[in-house]
Amino acid sequence: MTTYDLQLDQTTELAETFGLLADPTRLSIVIACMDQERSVGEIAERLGSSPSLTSHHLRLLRSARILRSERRGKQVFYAMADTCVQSVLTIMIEHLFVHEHHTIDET
Amino acid sequence: MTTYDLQLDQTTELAETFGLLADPTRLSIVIACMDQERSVGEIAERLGSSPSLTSHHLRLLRSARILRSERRGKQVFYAMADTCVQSVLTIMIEHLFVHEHHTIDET
DNA sequence: ACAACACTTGAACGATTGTTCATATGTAGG
DNA sequence: CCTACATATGAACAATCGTTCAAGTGTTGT
Repeated sequence: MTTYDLQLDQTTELAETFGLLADPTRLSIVIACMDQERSVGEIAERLGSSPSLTSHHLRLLRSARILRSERRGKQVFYAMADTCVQSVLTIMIEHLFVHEHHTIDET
Repeated sequence: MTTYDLQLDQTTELAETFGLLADPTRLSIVIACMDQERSVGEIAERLGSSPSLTSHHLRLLRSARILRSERRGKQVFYAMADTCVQSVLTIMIEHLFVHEHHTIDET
């Protein structure tokens, strides 16, 4: 109903946020941090990717304030920092599940 | 609260959707089609970009079923086809506006 | 059939991106 | 201080992406 007329820098900022969710590896990292905080090693192991790669992605997500980090001893824990991204992901994933179940029912 | 355990292809599919929203030009196109259907020329003019570039982006958005197209005479009209993307964008944009107003109030 | 308009398509190019490997930093225990 | 562990950083490379230009298809009116 409403026409949104965004400025270029606002659109670019939005696009950058989406860009950070646009890679499977990085998206998995964010999703893994949705429900609870997780250490870098824990995330890397869950995804089956190297600590180095995981750390690279975490740096991007942290500097965009999508995740926040907290060091506790030798480990660094990452958690969701952006409630907006959290709800967007929830919507998209729930939508995914609904569609999946429908296709099962329809067979 | 809930731990989402997505399969790789589901994560990839999600990431691809976000990838389509990750470019400023393409995102502007989607946003322009949020409230009403628009012709290719209308979109191109609004964005100040060439019909060619606009059409390239529209093809991607259409084949991902984010937008749908309908030819009427010489013109082709594009409109939102994905309610999920629609609500995600609404959330993000409203969030953007709230933050904008807060920073104005706080000065 | 031809011209004008609206849009699409393909090739080509520079720029950006995800990943790997090697190396560095930080922390805890002996 | 030295070693082991956990994470971070930098350089380098292939692959992907957005854009432009030129040429194509489809539609309307004459």
